[in-house]
Amino acid sequence: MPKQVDYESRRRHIAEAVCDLIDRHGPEGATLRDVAQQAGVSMGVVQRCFATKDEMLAFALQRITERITAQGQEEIGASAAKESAVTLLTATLRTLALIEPHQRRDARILAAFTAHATAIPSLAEILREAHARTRDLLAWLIRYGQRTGEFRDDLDADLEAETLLPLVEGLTSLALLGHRPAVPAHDILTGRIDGLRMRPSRPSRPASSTAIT
Amino acid sequence: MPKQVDYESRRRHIAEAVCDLIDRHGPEGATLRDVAQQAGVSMGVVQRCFATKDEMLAFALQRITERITAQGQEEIGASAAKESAVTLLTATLRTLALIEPHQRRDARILAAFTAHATAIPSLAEILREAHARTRDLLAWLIRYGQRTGEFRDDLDADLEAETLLPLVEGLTSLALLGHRPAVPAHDILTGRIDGLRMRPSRPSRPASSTAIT
DNA sequence: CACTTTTCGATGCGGTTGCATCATATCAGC
DNA sequence: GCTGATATGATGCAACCGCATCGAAAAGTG
Repeated sequence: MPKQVDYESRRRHIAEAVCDLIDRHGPEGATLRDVAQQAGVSMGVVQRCFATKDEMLAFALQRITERITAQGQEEIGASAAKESAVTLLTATLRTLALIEPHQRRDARILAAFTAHATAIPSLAEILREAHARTRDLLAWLIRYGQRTGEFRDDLDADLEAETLLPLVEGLTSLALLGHRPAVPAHDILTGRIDGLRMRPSRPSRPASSTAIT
Repeated sequence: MPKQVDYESRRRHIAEAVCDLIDRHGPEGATLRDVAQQAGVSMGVVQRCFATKDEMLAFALQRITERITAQGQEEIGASAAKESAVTLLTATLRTLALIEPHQRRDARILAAFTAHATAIPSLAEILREAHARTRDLLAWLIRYGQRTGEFRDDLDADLEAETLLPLVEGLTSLALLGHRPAVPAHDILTGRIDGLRMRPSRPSRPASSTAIT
């Protein structure tokens, strides 16, 4: 028997190189040659791990979407019982919106894949699943807040989650483009969350924002 | 003096071909050769009209963003005095969200440009301007509704507009990917608009949606 | 140690890309 | 009707693309 190789870990390693290149050189940066070089392997290895380039891209996309959803889940699992639903939802939305500087990489990669997915159905399917997961996560959080009495129980959690999803998605792409919002993204999110709360104090300006970071 | 050519109209004609190709064959479809063929001209003409490919793309993007903002403005200008602010805002948001089948073209083109813009600053600037225009338009509509007494006057119009912008942006990209929402996009928009109204009836389910279309 | 099976990395191939070049066609002014 | 500036479109070019091929290297087994 010949050399034994852990293909799965190698695929992950290559996928990481794919993401690096898309991040640094845009959607077109992920050529087979450059990916191989970035991963520190030969082109032949890349071709052995993935039958085609599209398969490679699909694998990388699957990984990054799972990682992002996992980050959202982490936010909850780590502190579900201790924190309030409001704090939890705020933190989760901030994480998912990919607006922090250290999340620019993920944001750029997702934008590239989104555009590509308009032409490659398999990529679109992966993104649809990711969005459905995110929406279900948000709906769960809202229902959780309704159980704890923090959120109004006359709300349709599905409708609210389905509203937060595109909001988060839009915040990502706007932040990525360097959009200069008239109001900080954090205030946008807290403003929306305030609308869900049991006793809406409805400040015309959220006063809490000045105390953050 | 030699032949006289209306360069501006020719640039517009070529830009239209660029959009057609991006729409039909994805972000990579806009090669110089294919653009020339689609426009029914030779490659030399395209090269004379635009010094570089990026300049061609920038021109096309400028055109399409201006067209979309104009569509939003039209919605208002045509019926500003007659319609209520609620109706006006609803129609404008639907137009801007690019969720109708006949708007898939614009949505696809914008998605492609958004991804490209992460690597090409000049494109990002054009998109930033477009988003700023859209936000200002929404803010104006909200203030208009406040003047007519339809919207709560304790709202921060800028905050609300800055919230609607990413919402609309996210709806576009979700619709483009074929996301199957648990709740129709129209209900999401009307749900948000209801939150702006003076007398929030707050139905857990918007009853109005069944009567539409 | 020799053998077999898998991996490796380099090279080749057809095709395409954006851009440069250049002979030819086309028209306004004399 | 000539002239010369401009527009045109075909062709060339170097680089790059994804993918296929193949000899050489490697490693577990008899």
